[in-house]
Amino acid sequence: MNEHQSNAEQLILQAARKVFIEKGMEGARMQEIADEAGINKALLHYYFRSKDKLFQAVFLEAFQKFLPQIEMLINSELPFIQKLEIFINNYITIIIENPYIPGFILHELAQNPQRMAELMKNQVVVVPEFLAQLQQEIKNGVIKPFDPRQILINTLALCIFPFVARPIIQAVFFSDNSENYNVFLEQRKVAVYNFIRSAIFIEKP
Amino acid sequence: MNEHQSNAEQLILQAARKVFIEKGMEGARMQEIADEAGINKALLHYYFRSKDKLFQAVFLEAFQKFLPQIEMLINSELPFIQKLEIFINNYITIIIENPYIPGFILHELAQNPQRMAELMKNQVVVVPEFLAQLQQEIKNGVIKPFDPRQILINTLALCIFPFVARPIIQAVFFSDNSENYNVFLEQRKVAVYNFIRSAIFIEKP
DNA sequence: GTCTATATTGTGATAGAC
DNA sequence: GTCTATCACAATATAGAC
Repeated sequence: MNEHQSNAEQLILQAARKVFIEKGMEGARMQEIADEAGINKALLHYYFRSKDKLFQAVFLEAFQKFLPQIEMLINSELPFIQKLEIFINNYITIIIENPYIPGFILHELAQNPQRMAELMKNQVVVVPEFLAQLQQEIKNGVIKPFDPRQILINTLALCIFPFVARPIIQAVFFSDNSENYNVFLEQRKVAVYNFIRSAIFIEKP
Repeated sequence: MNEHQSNAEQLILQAARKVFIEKGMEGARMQEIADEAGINKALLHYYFRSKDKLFQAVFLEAFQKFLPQIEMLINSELPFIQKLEIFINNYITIIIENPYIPGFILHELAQNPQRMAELMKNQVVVVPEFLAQLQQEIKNGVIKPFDPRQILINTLALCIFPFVARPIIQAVFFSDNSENYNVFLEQRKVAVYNFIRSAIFIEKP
C-alpha cells in the first residue's frame, strides 16, 4: 500500500485486517494478530500504540474500500437504471472479494453509533442530488413513484444481505456442498439488477 | 414466561437478553448482566453454570422468536402474494419491537457457523414445498420467472437490512432527529410489499 | 526494531459464610 | 438461595535487554 511503511508494519496491518474483520473488535486478540503476522505482541504496541488504534486503522480502511462504488451510484449523472447495473456488478464483485467486511462494519457501527458521526464528516457522500435525480426520473415517467430513499436502501440491502446472512442461507439452501454458494452469489449480480429493474422501471411501449 | 422458574432466574434472563443482544457474546460482561439484574455475579453461575450456557439460552430464545413468522410465509398455502403481505407486516412489526435481535443473530452465526447446523436440525422449516409453490405460480403466469430462492432471500433482506444498518442509514438520512426513523420503518411495511409486488407480480389485464 | 519478561488490570468462575 | 471474598487465568500494555 504505502511505501513509506516498513515491512513489519505491513505484516501487522495485514494480520490485523484478517483477525479484526473476522472476529470483530471484542472478539479479536492481540496475541492472535501477532501470531498471524509472525511477530510478537510487543511489536504491535510499538507500531500502533494500542489495540484501539490498530482497530481504527483497520476499520477506516475497510469502510473506505466500499465508499467509492456507492459514490459512483450516487454522484454519477448517468440515467439511474444504467448506473444501477454498473453499481450492482461492481459492488457485489467487491463484496465477494471481501465477504466479511459488510458484517464487520455493520456490527462495529451498531456497537458504537456515535463513531459514525465522526466518520461521515470526512467521507463525502452527496445524497440530496441523488434523491433529486430519482425524483426527476419519476416525474419524467421513467421510474415508478417509489420513495427514492427506499430505492437506495433496497439496492444496498439486496447486495449486502446475502453476505451477512451467509451461514443461515447456506444452511437452508446449500447444506450439502458450500461450493455452490459462490455460484449463487455470482448469479445475484444479474438477479438483483433484474429484480430492482422489474420493480421500479417503466418499460417504454 | 415459565412459571416454574424463580423470580431471580427471570431477572437474570431478562438482563442477559438485554446485554447479550446489544453487545454480543464477546462484548457482554457477566458483571454487567448482574448489575442489570440487580444481583451479583455468583447468582448467575448458580442458575446458569457458565457464561456460555446463559448465552445459549438467550440465543435460542431470540432465534425462535423470529421463526414462526418465517414458517408462516413458507408453509402456509395461501397464494404467495397474499401471504407475502401478511408476512412483511408481521415481520417488520416484530423487528421494530426487537430491533437488535437480527444483528445479534447474524453476528453470532457468523462467529460460529457450525452451531447453525445443530440448531437447524431441531427447527423445522420446510423449504422445498415453498419453492414448489412459487414454481407453480410462475408456471401459472401469476409471478414473473425469478429464482424462488432469490425471491425468499430478497424478501428477508428488505425486511431485515434497515435494522442491521440502522446507524449508517440514520446518519445519512436522519442525522438531525432520530425520531423520524421509526416513522420511516413503519412506512417500510407497505413500501417493501409494494416493491416486491411490483417486481414479481404479473397484473391481470 | 525486535525480542523476552513482567506488570497490571479485567473477567469468568468457585468457596464458603449466612 | 443469596451474598462477600477470592482464585485463576486471560489479555492489554510496558520495561528493558539486545
